[in-house]
Amino acid sequence: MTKTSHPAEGPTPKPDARGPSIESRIHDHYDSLPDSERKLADVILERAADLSAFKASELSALAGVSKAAATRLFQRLGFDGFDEARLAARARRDWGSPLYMGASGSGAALSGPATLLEDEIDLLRRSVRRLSPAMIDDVAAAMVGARRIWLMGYRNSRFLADYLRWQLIQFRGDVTVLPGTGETAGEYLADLTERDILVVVALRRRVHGLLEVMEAARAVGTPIILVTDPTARRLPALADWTLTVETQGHFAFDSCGPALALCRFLAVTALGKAGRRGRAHMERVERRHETLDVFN
Amino acid sequence: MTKTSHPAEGPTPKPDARGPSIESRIHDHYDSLPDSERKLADVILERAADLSAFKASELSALAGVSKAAATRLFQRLGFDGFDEARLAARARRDWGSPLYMGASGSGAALSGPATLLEDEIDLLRRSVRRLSPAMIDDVAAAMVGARRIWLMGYRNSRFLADYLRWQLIQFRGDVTVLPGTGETAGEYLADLTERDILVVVALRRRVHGLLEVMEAARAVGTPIILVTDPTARRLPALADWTLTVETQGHFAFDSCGPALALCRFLAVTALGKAGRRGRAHMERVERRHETLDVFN
DNA sequence: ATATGTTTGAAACTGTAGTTTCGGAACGCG
DNA sequence: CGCGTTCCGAAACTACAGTTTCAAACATAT
Repeated sequence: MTKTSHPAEGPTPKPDARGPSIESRIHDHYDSLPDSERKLADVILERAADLSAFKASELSALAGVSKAAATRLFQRLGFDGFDEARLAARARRDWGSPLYMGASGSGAALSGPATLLEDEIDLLRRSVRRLSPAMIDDVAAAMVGARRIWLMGYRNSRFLADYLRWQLIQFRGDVTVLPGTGETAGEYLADLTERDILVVVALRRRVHGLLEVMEAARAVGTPIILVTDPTARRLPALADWTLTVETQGHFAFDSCGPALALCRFLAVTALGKAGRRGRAHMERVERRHETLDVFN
Repeated sequence: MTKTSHPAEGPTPKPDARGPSIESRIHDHYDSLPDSERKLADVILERAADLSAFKASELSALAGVSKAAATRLFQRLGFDGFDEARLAARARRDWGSPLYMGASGSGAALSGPATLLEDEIDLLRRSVRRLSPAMIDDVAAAMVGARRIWLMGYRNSRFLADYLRWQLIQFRGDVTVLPGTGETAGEYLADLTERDILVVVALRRRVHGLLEVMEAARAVGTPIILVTDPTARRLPALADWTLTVETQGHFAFDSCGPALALCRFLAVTALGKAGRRGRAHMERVERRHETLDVFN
């Protein structure tokens, strides 16, 4: 056999590993970058997150600058040349395989997805299977049509209620999360009417008291939307619509990802239904923000 | 002088997209592959799942065969040449990164949740590509070791700070989100020390004032962890660690999903590092919950 | 044995990716 | 206005990636 001595086994073919990531290097130099190199940096940050899949000439073409600019940029960032940067990018991109599961006790690790990424994706997929577009449509319509929207959620679910409110107030008013800090839900109950709508977010580890509020709302005829997970038992009976998402993955903490995605989808759909009026509201907010110069 | 302003518009920059994936092509031909090409195929399947990050010569070196074999393989698989295969691999991986989201509202909402699902998954994938496991490890360790954890975030980012706090207090104390309602961050700055750690969540639509707080923290030597999106410009220079996630999908509202997943991942990793002490804390909390009978 | 057909890597070949050089353009400043 | 400085891209240059050629090595048949 010929096989002289093969190249396959370099002693340590993975040369580098450490050193700041490309992104942080860019950020470090960003202010002092000349125009053409900054254009390149923007392209890398925004469009070509995975440097290793590109050639330098592609990047410069995308940025509309010369190849020379690319060479200069990578040298300025502390690389020997483009190829070294490419290698570094590749070495760095692997939160893939070896992640052990959460520490909570033991098991879990047996059958589940190997990475947190897969776990999240899996939960999303399974959640979508539980949802029907038609129901989402109805719910969004109800939210657009309501005189006032009340949101409720404890613990974990509180963030989701806040998030949903944040999205909704982009294009309509009268959206309230209850209870505010230091208040109890009871204080609001008197305000509910049948032209309002109540959105209850109740993910795992539900708290006592939800039932009572929902019963009270039902008594005055306020439609109820319930966002919960498959472990809910008695709550759905009280709701007019129930949207169920998965939360339990194979890692230590539950995931709110699917619930968050659902909220986003509700908001997007509702925005569509809000039509001209909603967009007008949105533009008004936008304009005010600009004049106040709130952002950087 | 030729065109100074010509940039990104190639006539058809997106070459192809479809056609069987590289893997399935390999499997189709696998049995009929000659030795050297099979070695290459194995390398691709096992070690270089992401073809677009490699050069043909690297592959042949890894497989211990000649470059000629590589050329032959890719032609046999139905590609015009290696470069076409590389492009195909890349196109397949980020179908749809740079696309603009539908005009604020209507358009995109039509298609069912399946597309929003794809959007979320795509954002997750792209975000993961920006993160390095090593840095997450470091950050988690820093959070476990800190005397006290301060969290900060405005607007959208506020929910994330709250969520992260919620996860962290499962296994350790002294985790504070600032500013509380009605307070300004300034009131807390005096308490920062170099044994603390500051986590700043600053997704799109950042608010003025972050810079000042970060500068103040930096002045007293408090390490800073920054969670942000690719559009951040000046902030990363002030942070000790910067974790970047994608937020802009094809729909009207930004997605916090990837940021949330990152928070969960940080929490899971930190929990692992907290070891026995962290678990003890967790059990203590658990026991108290049981005795109080808070849940249903 | 000779004939026919594969498979293979070395080496020649070619194109193009990445670097370097260089002159010009743009800005700053006395 | 001159004189530096910095930034830029065209073009020359170099190196190497990917292709092609070719003859040796091996297989199988006749």
